[in-house]
Amino acid sequence: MAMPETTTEVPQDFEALKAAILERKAELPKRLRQVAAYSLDNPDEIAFGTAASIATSAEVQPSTLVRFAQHFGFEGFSSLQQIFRARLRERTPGYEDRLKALSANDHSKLESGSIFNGFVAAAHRSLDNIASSVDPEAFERAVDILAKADTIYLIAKRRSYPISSYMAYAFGKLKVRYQLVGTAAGIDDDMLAMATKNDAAFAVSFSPYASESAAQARLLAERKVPVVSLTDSAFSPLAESSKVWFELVEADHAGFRSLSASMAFAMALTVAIAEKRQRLAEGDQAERNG
Amino acid sequence: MAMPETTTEVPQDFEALKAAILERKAELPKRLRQVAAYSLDNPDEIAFGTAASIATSAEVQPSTLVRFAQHFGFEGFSSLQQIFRARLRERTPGYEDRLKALSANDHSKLESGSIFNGFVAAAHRSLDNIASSVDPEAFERAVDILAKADTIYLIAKRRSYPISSYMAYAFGKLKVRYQLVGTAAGIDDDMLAMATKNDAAFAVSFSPYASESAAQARLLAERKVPVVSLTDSAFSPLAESSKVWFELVEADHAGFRSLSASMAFAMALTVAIAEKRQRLAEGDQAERNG
DNA sequence: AACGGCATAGAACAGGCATTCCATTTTTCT
DNA sequence: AGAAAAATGGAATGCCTGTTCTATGCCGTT
Repeated sequence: MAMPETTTEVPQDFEALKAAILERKAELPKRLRQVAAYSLDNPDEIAFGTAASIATSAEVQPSTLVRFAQHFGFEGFSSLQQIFRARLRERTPGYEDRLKALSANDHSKLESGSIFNGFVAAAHRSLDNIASSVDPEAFERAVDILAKADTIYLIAKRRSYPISSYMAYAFGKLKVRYQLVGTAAGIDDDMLAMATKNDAAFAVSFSPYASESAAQARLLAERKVPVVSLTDSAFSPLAESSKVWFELVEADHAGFRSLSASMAFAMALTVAIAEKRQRLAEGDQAERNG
Repeated sequence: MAMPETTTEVPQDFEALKAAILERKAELPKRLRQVAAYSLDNPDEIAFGTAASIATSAEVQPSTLVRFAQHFGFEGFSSLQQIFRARLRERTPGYEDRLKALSANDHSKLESGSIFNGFVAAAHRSLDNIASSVDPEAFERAVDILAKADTIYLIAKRRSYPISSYMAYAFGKLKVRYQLVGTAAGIDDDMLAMATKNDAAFAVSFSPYASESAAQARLLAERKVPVVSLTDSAFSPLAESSKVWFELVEADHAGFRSLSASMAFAMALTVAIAEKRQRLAEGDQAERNG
């Protein structure tokens, strides 16, 4: 007999399938592993797509999908797809059900759970807060200033530094020229000395304010470099040096503030700038051609 | 022309379709009303079934389904089906709408406003997602491992770097000994060479994975240094080197992901670790005194 | 009671689907 | 280094799909 007496059971639900895939992923050949990764990362695509469309999206041949399904004991791709569909069927979507799901994972029963819940809740509150406190016109102006800048100087220290370092990463990907200010103390001022009024700066500082950041912002403002800033109080020393500034108070949990809302804000600003830049560039090009 | 000048708009989402069906239900002919009732009672069937299977189930002819779809302005049954599928695709229908409803500040009027709204909504979704996908027991174990560590090594590159830099800031304030790995390339490995099994590491890596991070995590795992990791796929190379790992998929807006949920997670972990350390330290002290 | 118009059923059709098969490449073992 | 085995890509295939079309049934109107 070629067949082993007891074959591994064919997974009957998504969880079992996921477990099976993770267990066997190491021993899978290249393309099948590719499908394995895709299927766990894009389960919805598998549920709704056709074999052809999924194959294209996962950069595989349709036949590979069939083989993949058969490797896990299914008759063909279609029967594997049923698992992915059932997953969506069972999950009752909607707001109320999501809350139930949240309490099903009741973190608060365990010691650290309430901390986790607390920070998630605080982040939600922070997001609600910026949605209503950020003035859309101010946002538009900020985007405008920064999109027109030659080089964007990112000023942030300590608690704000993760925000600017993320923006730096994103700007790099988006091909927007920037300078990250806030690393080695000595170099910073030399860097800023090169800024002209064709550049712009984005400064972030939360209480307790790093005096350096405020000083650097003031320095730039004096030299007519437009400054946009993000801070947590109207009394922030940054405000007076800034053409546009945003007040963003992160909700706290037990006195600790995360940066969830600031991150969302930073990302929105970054992408909005990049998008506007592209539009400006296209306009220039059209002008030159016309 | 027989066509009326302004036809009723074709419903673009499930809510609109539902409203349209309910509104016109009374004036529909018998079989079409039958389909209307069936479609609202068994939306999942419509989403996944074929025209033939649905027709059988609803005791109608397939052609009736097509006519039904056309009555509501769709080109055919297939395009109507898309609405039912989209309903299941969007995990959280509602945040966008909630934000629109919150339109004391109507961001969507201005160009960049929709970008802003989009990122806030995506952040909300991400937070819902971690709340239900992070296993509280795993979280507890992670806290345990990291709280007992002598020094916590923070491994993160590129897009993940802001997370670890924030944790570094917080650990500094909380007097938790740490080493931030991921700055100058040469030094990193020397740093890691000093790690012992009394230490622990927290690694963060999102797709596309920085191969360095995975290699460093593996190195540590081989030397019995316990590793906790945060990643966005079960296929992350980090997973296999880790004692505990978390899968956290940030929702995206227009293809860009922010770090809002990761930040909330990181902060929760950081504070939970610090808190547990304090308790452990108090226990030690009590032991010595008693 | 007979007509006219619309809704319906069911067959026919073309296109797209999942699947299979085989030639080729890649990997593994000798 | 060579041979055997496994994995892969890509075209061929037959089935099943959504849609269209036409004959029939139904109902309200005159």
